[in-house]
Amino acid sequence: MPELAEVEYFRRQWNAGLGGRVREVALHSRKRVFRGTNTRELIRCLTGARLLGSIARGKRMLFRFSSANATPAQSWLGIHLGMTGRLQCAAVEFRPGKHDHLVLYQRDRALVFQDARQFGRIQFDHGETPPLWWDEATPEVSRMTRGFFDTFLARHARPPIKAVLLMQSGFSGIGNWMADEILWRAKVAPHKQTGELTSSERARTFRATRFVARESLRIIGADDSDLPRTWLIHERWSARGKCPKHGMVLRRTTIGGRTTAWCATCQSSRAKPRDPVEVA
DNA sequence: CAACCTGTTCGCCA
DNA sequence: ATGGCGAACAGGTT
Repeated sequence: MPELAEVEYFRRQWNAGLGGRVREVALHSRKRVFRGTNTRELIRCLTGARLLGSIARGKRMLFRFSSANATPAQSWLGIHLGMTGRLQCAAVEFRPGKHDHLVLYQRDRALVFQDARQFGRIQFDHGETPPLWWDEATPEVSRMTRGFFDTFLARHARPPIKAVLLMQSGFSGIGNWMADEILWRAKVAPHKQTGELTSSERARTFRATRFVARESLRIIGADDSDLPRTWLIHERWSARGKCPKHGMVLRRTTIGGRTTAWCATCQSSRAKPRDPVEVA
């Protein structure tokens, strides 16, 4: 699930534990999700600490905890959900299954991180200020400026536009379904070289990027509601998916190493019949 | 049984 | 040196 809006939804799942003290930490320390992380330190610092707050940026989340056990500083838990990660709030009797790699037990609940495929990652740090790995350089995609957008596209003129939309250093939080949704709305062919986009295609892609980010955050981020039936997302999963506009079967290709669904009619790289035509 | 998958990173090659 | 591509990661689902 986890792209921008799903990440925000999962972040909120742990809100029930805000202000609560962690009584016990249970984790699978040798699992890949903890690569590079000192799990012994994580357990020592989080046991007895209160969950004070959290933020999400793109596909990453940062949870802040109070000091505990005579440790002087705050603690920071970074979570990336990868492909199959999820957060949930469970009853205090919760017993971890084989994919529940981290569980924070509070008095009245259990905060659970689950990730079957383990492309996700958990990081930990202890200190007064946010850790170095919590990089805030990339702007929120929902508030991206046209200037940043144009500069980023100009710097990556060679690859297809779909691949550029997937680059987290520019489009933080955009994943495979969002990139397809944006290009379908912008009427831009996903395989078109970024440097070849016309100025109106760039303008439409910029507007569609902010629209898809804001609307999905508003609708999915709040309570995981379904997006309107008019969105491409509902059709792009199956090989029989159809364009929501006129029912044409979507084409499927691999771009930037990812499955890409698009409408050959809406997103033609040639001039569309209704576009102004130059006359000799 | 084989192919596919909402993500990132690394090694190789241009 | 930089940029881009495919493979690898691990396991569930179709």
